[in-house]
Amino acid sequence: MALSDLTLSVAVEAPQHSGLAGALHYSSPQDLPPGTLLRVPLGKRDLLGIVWHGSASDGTPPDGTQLRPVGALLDCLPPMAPAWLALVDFAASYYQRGVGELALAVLPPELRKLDPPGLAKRVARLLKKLDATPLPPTAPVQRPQLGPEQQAALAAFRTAFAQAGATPRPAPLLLHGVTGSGKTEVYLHAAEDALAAGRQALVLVPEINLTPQLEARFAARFPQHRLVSLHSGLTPVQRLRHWLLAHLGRADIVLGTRMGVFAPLPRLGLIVVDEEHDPSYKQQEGARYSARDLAVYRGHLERVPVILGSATPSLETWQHALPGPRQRYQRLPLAERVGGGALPRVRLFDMGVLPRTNGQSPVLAPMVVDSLRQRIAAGEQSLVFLNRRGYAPVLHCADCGWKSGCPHCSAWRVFHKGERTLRCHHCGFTERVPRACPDCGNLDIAPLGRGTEKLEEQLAELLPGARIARLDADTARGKGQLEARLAAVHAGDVDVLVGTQMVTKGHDFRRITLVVAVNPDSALFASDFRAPERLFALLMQAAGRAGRDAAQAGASEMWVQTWHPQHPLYAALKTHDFAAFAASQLAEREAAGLPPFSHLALLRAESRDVAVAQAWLEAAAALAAGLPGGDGVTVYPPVPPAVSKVAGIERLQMLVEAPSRARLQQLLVHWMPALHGLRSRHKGLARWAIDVDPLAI
DNA sequence: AGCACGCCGACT
DNA sequence: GTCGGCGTGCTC
Repeated sequence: MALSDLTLSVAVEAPQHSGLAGALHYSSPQDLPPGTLLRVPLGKRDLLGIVWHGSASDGTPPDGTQLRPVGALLDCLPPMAPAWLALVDFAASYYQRGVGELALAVLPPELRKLDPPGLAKRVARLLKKLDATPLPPTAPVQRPQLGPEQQAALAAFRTAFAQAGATPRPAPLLLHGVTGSGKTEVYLHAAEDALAAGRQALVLVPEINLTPQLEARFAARFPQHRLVSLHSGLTPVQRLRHWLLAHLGRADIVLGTRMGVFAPLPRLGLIVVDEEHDPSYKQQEGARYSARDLAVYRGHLERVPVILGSATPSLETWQHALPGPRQRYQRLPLAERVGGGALPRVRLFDMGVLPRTNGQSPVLAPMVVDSLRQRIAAGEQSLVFLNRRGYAPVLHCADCGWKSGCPHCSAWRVFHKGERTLRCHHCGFTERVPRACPDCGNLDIAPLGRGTEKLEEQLAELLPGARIARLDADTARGKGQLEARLAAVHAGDVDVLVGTQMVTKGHDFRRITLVVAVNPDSALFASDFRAPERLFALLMQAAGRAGRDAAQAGASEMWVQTWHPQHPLYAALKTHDFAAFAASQLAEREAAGLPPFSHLALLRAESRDVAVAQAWLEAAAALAAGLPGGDGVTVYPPVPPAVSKVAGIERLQMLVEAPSRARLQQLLVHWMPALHGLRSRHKGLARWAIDVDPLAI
């Protein structure tokens, strides 16, 4: 290294357990601004890197050894903005992952493969194509009149938008609106303001399924602005293209799933997180970040308004929006449905009153079947919802007690009647369904319980002549299948739509007047403390599918079949009273010291041998006890998750509970490096990982 | 994670 | 005698 050369820290994709946690150090003849994209050597490989803290190096460069020089610069692109670097830096430290690992994971994979000439060619071609296809001339766009609540919400956004960039920074806005109350219209108006001010709008949605319809709505409203989407359903080349358009400031609207929160946006002016409560916002592998929480952080960083929208906000968000000295979010209620539509009447059916035949209760209560018949006769549509796909969750031999367990997992293999298979939903292991019991040869093996496939079959028997369609992960698998089925519903070619929670999300079914929840009880008594919150959200969302057309709304209803009709969750559901439900849940959480009144992390360990995972977690717990921040933090004993073995690997997890985020972070910052060192002394440990703010425990 | 180097079995 | 099994170890 020449004397005049500078030391740069560069984020590269170096896996965490390699011990190369922070940014790496390289020499460079010239100073390069942070965010510069370049190629750097690592071992024998040539990798994409990002100049991190510039010449003021963070971390400790290895001493004694000569630093290797940086490689070629990808200088046809502007460097990543300081705010983007700060967001990634924060996320990496908060979720305990290496900056390089996270930074490179949130860039389009295609970018990692390109050398400077290759990238320059792509960019030039993209810009040429862009100039060759100008946006259509501005046409007058119809904008619906906003209702009074929507206007109030928009006014609050405008105040926040006007304050953006100033101090104090605008508080995040919680748009609390029932389904059909016109949240999207508020997003559109807010985006219109941002775009008119020359800014970019970032809109996040929970699932890819929901992007096409929202994309269509934004595209129709803003024909004079370029819109791109960012989600994992894109081809690698599309994803690179969309990312480049965002980064180059050539796209004005970016619509994405959770990965979208990391979209580089030089003129960011607004962030919308639609259905902010949705668990899909939490990444479940690698860096387990919450895109919702990072969106709030990004809004704070870039001094830009954030709108969180939901009919059933997460309790974390809700608590921040409660009036009082600790209120951090502004709550904007939308209680009225657009066009005066009413929420469906919720009716509970006590399944306990039904007689059983052969020990089994009927699928649907006679009263519910009557309701379905009436709706069909009236030419209206119904939605029957059961959160379990397949024909039956397990096959059972009544003679010897055999059950269709998965040989690789601690789970049952699900009977899929249509494809004649037993399939494990955890590891994918699939076999043809046996003709006879594999243990005793008994020919009479029977399905136990039911999934959507069986429900569809039983509905066909109960409702002869009815046009029934099923929508779940199995029927939506083929390309275009989901779209085709939804189109059939919209066209009125379906009388009864059967499905898993997939049918409850977002789809604007105008002609559905009856929703039936077949058996939602199991979540009431699940060990996961968030199960009631999720169930309430799911049922509210399902209820919201009905009565969107004001003409029929008055008569729309939702049946909930339950063995626990007196449960308080259902009482709150009957009155559509989210506030009451949230208050009771928050009281329970506070009494139990659970989030949002405490902060959690989950340390997971995986091994072929449970004893190895157990020993490692116990050693980890012992280590935590002696660390700064360790006092006042509770480390619970290791326990297996609901499905303890997957694909032959045993899993254990250990809950860490801290009174505050700061205390948790203080422990983690010391604990993580120690855990890396601990690994070598435990042979046979397959994997370990920390999940900060876990959703399910 | 890649991709080395490194020390023991069946092949042109 | 080599080609190659994947066991440990390193990468600014």
